[in-house]
Amino acid sequence: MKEKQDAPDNNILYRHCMPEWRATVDANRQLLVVKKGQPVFSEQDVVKGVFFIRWGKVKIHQRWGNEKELIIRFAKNGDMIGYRGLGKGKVYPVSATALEDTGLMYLDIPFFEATLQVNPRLTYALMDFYANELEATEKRVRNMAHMEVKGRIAEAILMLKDNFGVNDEGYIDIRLTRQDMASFVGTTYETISRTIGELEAEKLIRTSDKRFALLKEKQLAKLAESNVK
Amino acid sequence: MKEKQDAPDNNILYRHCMPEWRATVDANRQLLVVKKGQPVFSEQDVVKGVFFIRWGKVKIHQRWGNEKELIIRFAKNGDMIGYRGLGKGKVYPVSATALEDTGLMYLDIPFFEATLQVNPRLTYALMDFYANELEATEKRVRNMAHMEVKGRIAEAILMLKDNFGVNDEGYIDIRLTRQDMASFVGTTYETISRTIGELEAEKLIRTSDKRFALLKEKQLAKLAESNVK
DNA sequence: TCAAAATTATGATATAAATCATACTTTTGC
DNA sequence: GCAAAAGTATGATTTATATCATAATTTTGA
Repeated sequence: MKEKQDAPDNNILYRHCMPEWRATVDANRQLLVVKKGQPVFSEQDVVKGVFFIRWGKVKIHQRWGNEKELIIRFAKNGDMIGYRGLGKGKVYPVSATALEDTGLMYLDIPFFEATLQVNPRLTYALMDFYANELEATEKRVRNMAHMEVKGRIAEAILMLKDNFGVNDEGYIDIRLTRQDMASFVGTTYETISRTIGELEAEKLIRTSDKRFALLKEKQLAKLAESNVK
Repeated sequence: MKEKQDAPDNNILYRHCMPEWRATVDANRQLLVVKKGQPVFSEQDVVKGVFFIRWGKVKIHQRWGNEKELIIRFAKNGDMIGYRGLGKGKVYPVSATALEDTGLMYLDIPFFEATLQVNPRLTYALMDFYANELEATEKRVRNMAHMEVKGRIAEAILMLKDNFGVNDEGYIDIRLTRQDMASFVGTTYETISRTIGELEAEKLIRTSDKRFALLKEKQLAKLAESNVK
């Protein structure tokens, strides 16, 4: 039921899979569940396979020294994680941690790369995916360089909405601590706390239970556009 | 002669091209020269083709408002610029400007995508290229978030060295104004001026004629690693 | 279920870097 | 070759945000 809603097998691999190959994938995949707060993989782990999220949510992040962390991106059902091109790097440069209980499917690298070999359409789709991710990440660099924290927070909230959608009460469908928000925006949790407070006082957003709801999306978007250093 | 040194046709396309297709590429390509300071293409231009640099150097950059600029990356002979996945976006999200007189070859999008269709190995190589670029750009986001300006400058200089190499006198083979350096690092030209001055006073680098030379590469690398906000 | 741990809000203070300002130097284009 | 434009160095001032500190609230797990 849950799985039905989440369309657990609607990922880039199955979407570009020839029907006759699908059974082979099914025979080679492993399913697993990772509990909230537990790692899917960690920085410096040897890369042995690739994961597709079936349900749940994961953060992809990187530590710096002991305290500083940066969240690279969030991933949800349908997303692929842990693949970064040919075997070049043998260890993950990032960690993946479940934000809630998460179901995944796993394919080992040899099988996945064999699949790429026999399926140019999949390779093409992956190329397009990475090209688009690259563009989004370049935009993030630009935002980091030229936007103030408040604008970056506004942008982050809008991005979360696009990415995760909203539930019946209007709340964006992901729960995030202030610290996770800070690690995503590139600031401290104190600054997040204060600035979220401001945005609430200005009636642009509402928050509850670690969730955000947009009250004035247009104004928030305007803030994100005009908030230049 | 110049062209010989620069290996103008050593790009990802030719490297993954079947011999029998190469002549077709040659027949479809256009060669052009862009003068220093002139645009190869500009933000919002309609995307009609893709460029490969044969010799010279180009910056890929993005304006913000009127004054702020961010340099996304630098490109040199062999690099492909202007392609960002399938036709999705019909306009360039970035500009490309020649940093010195630059020779390019141009292929129109229909021909280039036809080439991708008949050549899965090229698609595969492109996918790998974007995946690696993505990883490098994610590192830049992290640096922006967690490193101070001085460390980011150190990192930028080391990156330039890897990318462009050094000449006989030990200078990195690219000339950059303080403003371009600032736009790349994500700071102001005044801060670049001051900080470069510091690095010189500390005898970590030398500069001349808009070029940098490394004096103590290890110390500079250590600075880049430890310089956390 | 309750104590410990994690998270959040909010104030006070410190600081890196932006901004403003000026003089000097180098490059460009006619 | 020279005047105008672009680029550079350096000082003074301001400001956004990090850091430090404390108390209140929520979550977790034994």
